[in-house]
Amino acid sequence: MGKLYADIIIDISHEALDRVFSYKVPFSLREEIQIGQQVAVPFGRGNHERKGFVVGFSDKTDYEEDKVKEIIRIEPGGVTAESRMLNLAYWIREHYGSTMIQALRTVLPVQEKMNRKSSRWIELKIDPVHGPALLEEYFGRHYTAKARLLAALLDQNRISWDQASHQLKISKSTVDAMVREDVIRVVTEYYYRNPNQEMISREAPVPLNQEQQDLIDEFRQDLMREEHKVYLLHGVTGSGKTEVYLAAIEEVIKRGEQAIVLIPEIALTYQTVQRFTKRFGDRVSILNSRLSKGEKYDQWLRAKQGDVDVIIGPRSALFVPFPNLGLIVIDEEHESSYKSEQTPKYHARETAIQKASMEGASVILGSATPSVESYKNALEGRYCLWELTKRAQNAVLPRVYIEDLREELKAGNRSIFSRKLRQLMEDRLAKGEQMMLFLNRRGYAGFVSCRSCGHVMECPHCDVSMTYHREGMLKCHYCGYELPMPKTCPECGSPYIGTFGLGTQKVESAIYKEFPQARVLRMDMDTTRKKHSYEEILKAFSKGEADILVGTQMIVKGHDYANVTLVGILAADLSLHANDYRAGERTFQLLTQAAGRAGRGDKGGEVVIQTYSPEHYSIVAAAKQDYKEFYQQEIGYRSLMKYPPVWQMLVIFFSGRQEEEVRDLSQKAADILKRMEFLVIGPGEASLARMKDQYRRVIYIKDADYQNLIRAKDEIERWLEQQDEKRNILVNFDFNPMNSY
DNA sequence: ATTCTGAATCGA
DNA sequence: CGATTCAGAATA
Repeated sequence: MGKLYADIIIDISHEALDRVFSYKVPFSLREEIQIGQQVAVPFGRGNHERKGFVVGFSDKTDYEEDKVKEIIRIEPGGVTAESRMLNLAYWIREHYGSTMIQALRTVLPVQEKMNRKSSRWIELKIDPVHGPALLEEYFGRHYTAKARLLAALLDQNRISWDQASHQLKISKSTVDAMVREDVIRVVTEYYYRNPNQEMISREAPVPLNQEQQDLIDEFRQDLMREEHKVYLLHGVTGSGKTEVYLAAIEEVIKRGEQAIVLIPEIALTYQTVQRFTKRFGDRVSILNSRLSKGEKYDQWLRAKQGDVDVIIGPRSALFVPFPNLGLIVIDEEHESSYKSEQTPKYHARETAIQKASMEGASVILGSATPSVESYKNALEGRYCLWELTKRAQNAVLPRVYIEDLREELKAGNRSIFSRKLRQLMEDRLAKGEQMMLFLNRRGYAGFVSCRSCGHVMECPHCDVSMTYHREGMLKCHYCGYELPMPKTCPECGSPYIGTFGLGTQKVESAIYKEFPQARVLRMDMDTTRKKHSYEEILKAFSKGEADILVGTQMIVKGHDYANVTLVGILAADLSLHANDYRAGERTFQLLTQAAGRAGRGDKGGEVVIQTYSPEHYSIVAAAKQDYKEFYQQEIGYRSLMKYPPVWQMLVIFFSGRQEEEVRDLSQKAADILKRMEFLVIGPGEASLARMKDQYRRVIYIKDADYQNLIRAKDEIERWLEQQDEKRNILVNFDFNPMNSY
């Protein structure tokens, strides 16, 4: 690609101008100019000189040759925070497939906040004594707008710009004219929002144990050698990962560098944040979704000016512009919330690693149940593996029972509680101890299983469970394979075959029926719709206002309850048979975490896992809290089926109002990809085949090399440009998806 | 955001 | 008719 023309973003802070403009690159600048640089360009009818960012190059331009202006010069001043962010945006665009504008919006969350931090006022410049005379003159000439403004100014002395334009309907041209006449002047005042930071008493660090200390020593040595690595901190629940983060941040701050700490939004609670503020005081800043846009912008500015050393926040905190970034910590790195759901569908972990390598910073990924991706990278030496094996304090692993639901049915137990769970629940109710019942139902989409033998209907081509459709058909969402719904189980011939469905309400009413004396709190989408009800329910439970907390995966995150001595997982299979390749991993993570909720106090705890597939490796390994065993099995499955991280996968998602058009376009795209010799699966219906009258279809492509998938995406995008249907059909790309389609 | 354009409005 | 005002479009 030559550098005859450059794509320039003029000013990303204003929505209306948030687009790319094409400029000629003068011959003298062709060698020097680079993406991410700031340049001066003539802009607008007055050819006013403005600053812009170079975001791309091309050999030709879509505009008339004589309309295209030339770049004036490259701005000196080296790499600013903004242009470093720009480079990151460029990488995001390349890596995840989006337009440059979309990538920039992700990386530079500025937009309208620019004009919020200042307020403009109009003041009278002439002596008020001459006011009435001038007012008379304006009226005489029927300058009504000018007269309105002058009258208001004589009355109030100064008027805010907003008031003038909205209430008095004064246009900018009127103001300009009066400024030229030296009647008024415009004053811009800057003000700062101070989100009232409470006073925090700092606490001395907890001394590290030997294991933790060894890791920090290693970290310090790497820093001294200026080696910036990615560390995967694998530590069981309660092994003190946060202490390691804190000590590592301390090391980085000593060098005059700053740190970003990413935490899943759901875990971003007062307790979590407090551990950081107690250590680093007001050098810590928190970004969360409850801050207003203006407050977020101020935090952004504080970071840029070097007023804080540590920023804590969800995914988006990654884009805080520290002058001298030294470390990025990602807690619970396996969490799917680190992947953006909007285009660009970037993964915060991968993006953090890229950002760190661009800025010479280290990365610490922490988890009790690392993602298969990260663990593979660690085993193969791309990441440095850190393990914490000792539990802090004297906490012991809970005792885990796996209950086979097939046996329950054989024994004539039709309740949703197994005999073991029922017995333990009675015991806890009698003792006045608390319990949590966990319903694991994310990604659940109507799979079909046998209540007698536990056999699950799976696609013979994809090894994922098939989904029941109303027309009495079973479908595979990866390849579209169809099968009529069997009347009896093909495995054991039992007629007890059907879709599996269990909701939290059903659980709640079952408890009332079987344990009328129990006090129950339920937490799910219905009960937490109100804003703070989530925290209120948890608070009520921790105060002992209920014996049993029933909920979905929300209840397994964070929060320790000393009095909880029993955790029941009612149907571990629900997430195991979700129709995507991460089902096994997600099940292992959820079960491990749920089990970790039991017995965090000194009483010790018990966990009951109810399942139809007690022999499945995800369940067996979770019961033993054995990550390595799980990993070996899982990576074998991924490798065999050519799933990430062994292979790479790209999802192309089509949605549109006309079913025929969607079907047609996706089929043509698949044909093109097949001709390029990609391993193409589909197009098939999305698991939600129609949503809001939009028909949805997906294509999956797999390849050993990520770069090839990017090539595929580019090819499809170029081809789409020439298709007429593209106006009616939305096409989305998602690399190595975290959600099922 | 800023500038420019063209249509609408007002008083003569 | 001219001066002025105002809303909308374009910016490469």
